[in-house]
Parts: sequence; structure tokens; C-alpha cells
Amino acid sequence: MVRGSVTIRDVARHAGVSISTASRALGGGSASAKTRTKVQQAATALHFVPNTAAQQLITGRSNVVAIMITETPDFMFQDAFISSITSQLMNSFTKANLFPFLVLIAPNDAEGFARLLHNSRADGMVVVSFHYSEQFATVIEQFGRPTVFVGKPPLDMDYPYVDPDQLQGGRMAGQVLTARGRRHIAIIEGPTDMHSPNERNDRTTGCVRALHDAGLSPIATIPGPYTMRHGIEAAHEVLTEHPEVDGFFAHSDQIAAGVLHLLHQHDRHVPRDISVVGFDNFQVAGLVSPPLTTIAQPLNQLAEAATEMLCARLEQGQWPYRRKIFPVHLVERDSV
Amino acid sequence: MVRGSVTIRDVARHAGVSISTASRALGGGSASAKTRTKVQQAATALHFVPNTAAQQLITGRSNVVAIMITETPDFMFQDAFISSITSQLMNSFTKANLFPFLVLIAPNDAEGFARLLHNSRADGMVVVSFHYSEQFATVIEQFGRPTVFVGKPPLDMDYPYVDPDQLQGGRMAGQVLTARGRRHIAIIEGPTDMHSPNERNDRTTGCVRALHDAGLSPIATIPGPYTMRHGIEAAHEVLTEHPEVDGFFAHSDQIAAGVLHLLHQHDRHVPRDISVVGFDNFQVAGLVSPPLTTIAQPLNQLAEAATEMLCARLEQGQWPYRRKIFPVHLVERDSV
DNA sequence: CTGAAAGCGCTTACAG
DNA sequence: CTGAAAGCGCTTACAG
Repeated sequence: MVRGSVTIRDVARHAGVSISTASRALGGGSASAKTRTKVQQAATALHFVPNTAAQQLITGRSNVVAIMITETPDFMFQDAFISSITSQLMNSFTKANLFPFLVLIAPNDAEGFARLLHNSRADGMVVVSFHYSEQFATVIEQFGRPTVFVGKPPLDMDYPYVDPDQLQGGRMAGQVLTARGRRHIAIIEGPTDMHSPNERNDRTTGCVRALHDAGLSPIATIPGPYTMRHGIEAAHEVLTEHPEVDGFFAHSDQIAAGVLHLLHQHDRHVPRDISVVGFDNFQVAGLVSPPLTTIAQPLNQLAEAATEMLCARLEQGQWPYRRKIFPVHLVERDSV
Repeated sequence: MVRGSVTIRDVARHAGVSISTASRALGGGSASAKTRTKVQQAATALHFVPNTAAQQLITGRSNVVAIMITETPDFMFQDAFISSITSQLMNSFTKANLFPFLVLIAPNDAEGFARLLHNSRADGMVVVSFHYSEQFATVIEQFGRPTVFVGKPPLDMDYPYVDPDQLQGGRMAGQVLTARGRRHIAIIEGPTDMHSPNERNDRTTGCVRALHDAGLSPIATIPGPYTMRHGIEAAHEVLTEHPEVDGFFAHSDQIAAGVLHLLHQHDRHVPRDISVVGFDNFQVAGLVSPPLTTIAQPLNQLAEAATEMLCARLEQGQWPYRRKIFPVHLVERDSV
């Protein structure tokens, strides 16, 4: 590992074999058992560490895989979805003997993204949080190596992906609200730039369908970032313009926490006066007051599936499947 | 970027010059203005992206810098200190044209650490959260490249570092408690494995000195992880064994949040009956009830200094200085 | 099973 | 300023 250190040439000499034999003995090539031990002992004795740059130059493989996140570092570490899925991905890639490289970049810095991605030397990539822009789409395309999305990619980007069943999640949220007798329901959405401009958010669509089944329509649909602040501001807006509101479907627990916070400030009792449903089932869902009824998504399964897909693609040269959708389920607490 | 793609040879041919001239024109070498434009145009036209593996093989430099964190991914993303310092480091390294590689590894997996570090191809490293073990110390030593610590390294590891003034921070905490008339003060420490076994925690030492100046000693000193749970359990222990307790110094805001939580459960009023001081001044300090009086440390300055030190070492071949200590300050809220 | 040779894509003395 | 050549440390056909 130290600069100017021992090379395979030294190992070969020490073991009394040629360089090519040493290389084979160390790797998977053919070599007699005797030679193999001799060479491996030499390598150990000399603390030989192969030069990854040279290996990569020959084989074209780095065993590095990029995890792409278009968020500011601050947000990434505060956001439970991203940090959690990222940590799961790092775990499963490491288990698969791949080396995760975090490509963390602000949503407006496509050039920095290209540089970082290139310098990661990655063989493949998983996109965790993608805020759409043409430049970013172009960089991913030019990357030209196997790439899988966590979350459905924008319509014009045809990449394999894993996703929780968003439609079903939205439907469950709508159903639990209407079943409770709520009739004036507002939807506080996540950001709109994570899918194509003309595409509707699946969580919203699912919810709208459930409302429709009960003869209803949402009284408001307000997009924004996955933050508590967005929840607070959106709930404020709804309360002001639609004081009759009696139900909220928030697209994340964090947003729901903001909604609860505002309702509490305005002395609207949850769940007596108003019901609130979240999405994610993260830790915060159990900590807010009242504890939040929410839709749980299986993050670990998403991460594992993404890893498996990418590994298969890297090893067998083709995707085992193009997409995998995971069921979600309702976690009932006290906010409905 | 695509496999089997354009090389400098293609660029040279397209520009009508030799490979060596192309290389010089693209890099910092000598070349006529005319040649330089010609080559750069060719590179752009062909979408040339230099092969970093080849560059590294020649120059011995990758421009990658490792950020080492011996924690489980889960903890890292939940811990405000680590995630915050990491995100600041990533920012400042990126600004310095270096590529941060997160080496995130469980505290017991020294072998995995060695592999990850090696595969990062890093030119240097900054150690953010170091839980001591001989194996880890050995891996860092064998890494053999410039390494700087955030936080004072264990005594037997002589690496340059940046650190907030821990001693002064502890002293401030002690002083604000004694000034408030508290006389039965417990210290809830962070982990003990982050410094050498026979070494005392500097935050504790500072606090003990302040108590000593007031003719006091701590009634208890309880180490543990930087978590809310540790705060809860330790406060419970103190309350049980030393019911006379009237002051807590928690080594992190997170621990303090746990202490506050437990005191609330046991109907001990803060700050009327008991005072609590934290450390960090993270967001949680303003959110708990009552808002927490705490010691603020300048994370961004720590990160920037670490980056500067490492950059200087990488470019000029020597450390500009071996350590840099940053002042901390007391942030008074309502818990004392 | 083993060794000599070619070559991955660059950079950098060395001559001119 | 420019080109031909050497070489970074490996791996992998190719012969034997």
C-alpha cells in the first residue's frame, strides 16, 4: 500500500517463478498447488498489495459501484429515506465484494456530478435520489455503464428500477381516511421534479382513486420537499383556504410531522377533529404525538434487490429483470 | 467514459499531433497556443475522457481522499456530529478538487476496512470517528499516506489533528453548573474507546477542574455511546443511586436529550430542580424541552482546517502544522 | 503447469 | 515547441 512498494515482480522473484505465474497463482489462473502456496507465502511475507490502478487498466473493472444522490449533503444526512437506503446499499454492496462510492451532489451541479462520477471509476451505479434535469439525464446516459434506479425513473429515462408499490400505498392512505368518515381530504405531496413534468405522482394517483371510490376528490394537492417545514407551511395553507379540512395524506412521515405540529398549534385535535396519514414508517412516526398512522415500505428489500440486479448485470452481462415492485402495508397508530 | 472508448491516441490523430504533444496540450505541459486549441478542440469533439486508472498508474496520484468512519452505517447517519462533519468535509474536499471516498466500516471489521481503504485508491485520509483497536491502528499505519484526525487521536498514534478545545468546553459546562449553585453533579460521558484506555476524557477533565475550583467533585461519571438511550439509562442510574443529584453534564446534546426525557418522566423539573448542560449545539438542542444550554463547537472550521492541512500535505509534501485547536463557546438556553 | 511477450492508456524525461 | 521511446504494474493469450 505504501508508495514505491513491493510489486508482483518482487513476489515472483521471491517465490522463484515468473511474473505471469505469480499473477496466475494469486488470481484464479491455473497453477500447481505447490506453486500456489509458494507464491502466496511470498506475497504474505512481502506484504504484497496489488496495484488497483494497474489491474483496472488491464481488466477494465474497478469493482467500485457508485451510489448517486442528487441532494445537498446536509439534506441527505437529515433525510431518513435517503440516509437509510444509502446505508443499506453500502452494506449489501460490501457483502457482494463491491466498493460503494457515494456520489453526493447538489441538484444543480451536473458538471460536478460528471467529474465525481468519472473519478469514482465505477463499473456501475445505483441512483437513489434523482431530481430530474436534462443535464443530469445526459451525464447518466454518457456514463454508459449499468445503472439501476431506486424509485421509478422519469418516463423518458428507460432504466431498470426497484420501487415500493406507490399506487397501492396511496390507495391505502385514501382508504383509511374515507373509512374513518373523512370527506375533506388534502394531499401534501413530495417534490415534483423527481418524475417527468407531465407525469402524475403515483402516491397521489392511488389516493385520488380511493377517494373517487368514496365519491370524493381531494380538496387540495400541495407539492414540496420532503421536509417538516413543507408540512407546516402546506397545512397552514390548507387550514386557511379550506377550514373544513378533516384529513391529510402526507407523502412522508417528515411532512406529516410538520402537519401534526401545525394542527397542534392551531388547537385542531388529532385524531378527533382531523386525521393524518404519513408515508415511510420511519422512527419519527412513533415519536410524534399522536403516534402516526402511516404506510410502511420495505427499504432493506429495495436495497437488496437493487444490489442483486446490479451484481447480476455486472457478472452475467444482462439484467435479470427490468423492475421489481414491493408491497407496502398500513401501520395503524393513533393519528386516524 | 464508455468502455472501449476514445483514447488520447484518437485525440492526437484527430489533431494531427503526436500522443506526447496531445498529453502536454491537455495537461499543464508546454505547447504552443495553436497546438493547445487544436488538441482541446479534438478532445471536445471526440468526447475524450482520460482514463484515470492509466493516469494513476503513471503519476501515483488518484486525487481521491478517504473519509474514514468506524461506525455502523446506521449510526453514522443518525449521529449529528458524524454526519455533519462528514458532509462538511465532502464539501470542502470537492471544492479543493479532491474526490471524497466514504470509508464507512463497523468498529470490529478491520479487515474490511483495509480492503475498502485499499480499493478507494486514496492519496490521503481524514479520520472522523475512530474507535480504537490495535488492528485499526495497524491498518492506518500500513496505509502509509498522509492522514489527519478530526479529534485528538489516541496517545500512541501520532497523527496530526484538529480538535475543538475539549478541556475548555468541559470547564465551561462545569462553571455554568456551579455558578447556578449546583453541588451534586453527574457527568454522562461519551464512549471510552475513542481515546487510549489509560487516558482521561478531556471534556470530563475540564469539568472536574471547574468543579474542583468550587470545592466539588462529580458524584458520578458514566461513559457510554453518544445516544439518547445512553442518556436515559445513565440518568436513571444516577437518580437511583444519587437522588440528591442537581446537575448533569452530558457529553453530547443527544445524550442530554435522553437525560431530559428521563427527568421529565420522573417529574424532576428542569431547570428548577435540576440543571442540564449538553455539548455540540446541534439542532436537537433547540427542539428539546426545555431548550438545552450547551457548548457549541465550530464543525465547519474543523472540517475546513482538516481539508486544508491534508491538501497542503499532499501538495507541498509536509504538514503546515501538526494540530489546530478551535475555541468553543457556551450557548445559554433554558436548561440551567 | 509455466515463461516470454504484448499491451492496457497514459505521462515524462530525452533528444532534436 | 515537438516526437519517439520508455515505462508505470499488472493480466492474458500464446507457445511450449
